[in-house]
Amino acid sequence: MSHSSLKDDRPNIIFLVDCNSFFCSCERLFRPELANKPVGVLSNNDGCFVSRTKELKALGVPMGAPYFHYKDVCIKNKAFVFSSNFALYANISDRVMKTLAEFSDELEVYSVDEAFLNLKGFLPTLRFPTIEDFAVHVKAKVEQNTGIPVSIGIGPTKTLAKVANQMAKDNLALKGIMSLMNPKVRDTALASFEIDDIWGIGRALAPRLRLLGIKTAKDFRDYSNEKHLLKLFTKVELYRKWELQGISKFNLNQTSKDKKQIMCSRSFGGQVTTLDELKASVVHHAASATEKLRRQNSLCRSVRVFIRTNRFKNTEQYYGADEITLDMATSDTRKIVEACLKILSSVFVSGYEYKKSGVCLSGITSSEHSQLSLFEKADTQKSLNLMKSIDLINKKSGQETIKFAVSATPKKAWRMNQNLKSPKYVSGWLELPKVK
DNA sequence: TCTGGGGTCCTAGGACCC
DNA sequence: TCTGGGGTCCTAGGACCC
Repeated sequence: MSHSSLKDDRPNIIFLVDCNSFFCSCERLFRPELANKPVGVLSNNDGCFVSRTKELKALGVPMGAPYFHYKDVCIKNKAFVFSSNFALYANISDRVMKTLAEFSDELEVYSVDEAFLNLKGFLPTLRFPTIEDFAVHVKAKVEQNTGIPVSIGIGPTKTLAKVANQMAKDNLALKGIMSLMNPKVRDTALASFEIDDIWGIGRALAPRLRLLGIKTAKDFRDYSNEKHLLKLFTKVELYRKWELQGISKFNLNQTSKDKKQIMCSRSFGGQVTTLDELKASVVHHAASATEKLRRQNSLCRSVRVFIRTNRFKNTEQYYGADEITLDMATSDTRKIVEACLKILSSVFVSGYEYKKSGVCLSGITSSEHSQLSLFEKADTQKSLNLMKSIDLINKKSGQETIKFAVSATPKKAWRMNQNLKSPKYVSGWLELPKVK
């Protein structure tokens, strides 16, 4: 539509489509025998559970729980536990989103496993007499195209769609679809919806709302003293309340914006005590962060590095971090690496057992209008071409085909553990599934 | 033995300016 | 007793999300 468009006054009909136990569902795609079995996917380093099927939840494994606490339970109950395979999940996610895009021009990919769609203007037909019928169709289509089961919440605002989605997941009788478009249905639903479960109300805000006597979503929606709310909270919480009333305050973000901050960090797989090993890990992170920076055609001016000991260990802790502001915004890995190594040397203290390192780029601007400095030259065409070539080779031939010498240490204690990884079904030529 | 890795937005308060 | 009054910009920290 051209920008001379008339204002579209049709009321929003927001779908929140959420993939059920997404990472686990991805693993199940290639292992059909895992259907109806407890499945879990672990965070990097096989640390904690980040995705659980309902069968695994039923065994009492909480979200975010450390794997080693529940290893015995998993073994005893023959649960299938996987290291995370993010390349696979990203690929499947793309397919889900592409399918969803068929149903509306207004789509926001909210996260790897969630999307908002605006179905404003939906008209009942013989085939789809109600919006719920249409949702059934969307759900079936996604499952047919991708094999991923989804739940759909429907509401006049994003916040209400979120509430509906939660209900759809919690109540099996709803078969994965819940609409809060009807005000009467909404009243009943919100009255039994805990304040803590509202999107945007977290651990800290919920108790403070409870102090005001606000226990349910309905209490919040109907709380009349907005001035008081504003005094105690921010405008975001006020908007949240309006959204529960059915007034849209959060629009769908359809264009993915450039990141304002790019962070790469990892916990180490083994024991790391030496500066050399830390250097290797930090250079590695610097290279990946800068590659992401180039991918969005940006430059950065601020570089931050941190290293830390294991915060769960009952030993003396150390956290070292510092930031350098460059004279000149850059996307040249060599300059970023140089800055990182400078910071690392200044914050490194020997005698500690380190558990994690990270690099964070900020002060990010588009490479089109970079500020010139009197003191340092901008990235030359030559350096830009070099970086482009490296990115291309690494893309074609696999990550880290070309890397910086310092990150190629013989000892690799800093590399993470992934002992339970599924094959690269869709992202690596060598591990494509075999048809029997 | 073993506890993830990203992001965003908002506000308060300090520095600094005229 | 009582010490101008705005502004802007930046940062740290806190809150949230997946």
